[in-house]
Amino acid sequence: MAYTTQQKLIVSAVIEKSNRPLTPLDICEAAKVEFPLLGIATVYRSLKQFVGEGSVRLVEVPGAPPHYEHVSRPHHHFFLCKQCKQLFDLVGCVRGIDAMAPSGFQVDSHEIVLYGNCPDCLAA
Amino acid sequence: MAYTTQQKLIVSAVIEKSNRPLTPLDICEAAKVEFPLLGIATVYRSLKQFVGEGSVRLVEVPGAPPHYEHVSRPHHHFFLCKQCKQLFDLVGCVRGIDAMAPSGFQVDSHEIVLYGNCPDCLAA
DNA sequence: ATAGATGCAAAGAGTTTGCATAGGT
DNA sequence: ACCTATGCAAACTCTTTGCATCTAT
Repeated sequence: MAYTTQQKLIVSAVIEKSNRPLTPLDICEAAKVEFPLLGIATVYRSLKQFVGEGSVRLVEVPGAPPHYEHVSRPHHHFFLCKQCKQLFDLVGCVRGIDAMAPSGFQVDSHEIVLYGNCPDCLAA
Repeated sequence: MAYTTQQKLIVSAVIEKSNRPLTPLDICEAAKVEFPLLGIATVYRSLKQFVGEGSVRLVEVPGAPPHYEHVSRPHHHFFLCKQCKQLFDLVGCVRGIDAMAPSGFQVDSHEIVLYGNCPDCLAA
C-alpha cells in the first residue's frame, strides 16, 4: 500500500493548483519551492502512481514534451503554437470523431491537436 | 547543396516503398539489407533533410515513438491499438475540426488519433 | 580539388532503476 | 519493527554532434 508522504502531497498539490498541463521538470521546480530536497526521480515515481490511480492524466501532444494535468480539468484538446511552442486549451470537442474507425475497431478515447500560430505570434 | 549518395537513395527508397510509417530504426534495418555499413546517424541526418525538403513527413502519435512516411501518402490519421501498439491508417477526416480554435488563432494543420483495441486484439 | 557526407564514438536530454538510508504505518 | 518511499547516481533509450575519413561534384 502507498504511503502518504510530504513529497507526494506537494507534487499532487502543484498539479491540482495549476491551470495548465505541466512537465515533470515544471512540477519538480514548483515543488522545490516548498521542499528543496525533492528529487526528479520522486516526481516521476509520484506521477506514475497518480496516473495509475486515475487522479492525474498524461497529456501527450506531438511536438511538445509530455505534460501532466489533474483529471478534474474537463475533457479538452489543445492548440500548439508553432512559434512560441505554448499549449492553449481548446473548448469543446467534435462529435462523431470515434466513427472514423473502421468497423471491428473498438475506440476508447481520442486525441485532437491543432497546430498554427497564436494571436500574439501573429501580431509579431 | 546536398549530394546524392547511395545511402540517401536507399533510405529514401525504403520510405517510399513502405505501406506504413516507419521508425528511424525500422528504416535503418531495412536499408542495411542493401547497405550493411549504414549508420543510424546517417538515417537521422537523411530524415532531417527529407523532412526539410518536404518529401518525407514526420508522424507523431502520442503513445508511439516518432514515425516517418513519404508525403505521397494521402492525408490521414491513425488508430493506435493499446494492446499490440500497432498503428492503423484511418480513412477520411472530420470536417470542421479547424473551427475548434478560438477566433484570433490561425490553424495550419491538425492531428487526430483514436485509441482502443484492434479487431485482432479484441478476438484474443 | 573542394565542399559536403559518412561512420564511429562520445555527448546530450529525458526517464528509469539499484541501493543504502530515511520515514510512514 | 516492518516495509515502503526517497535521494542520489548510474544505467538506459533515443537523438545529436565532433571529428577524421571518404566521396560526389
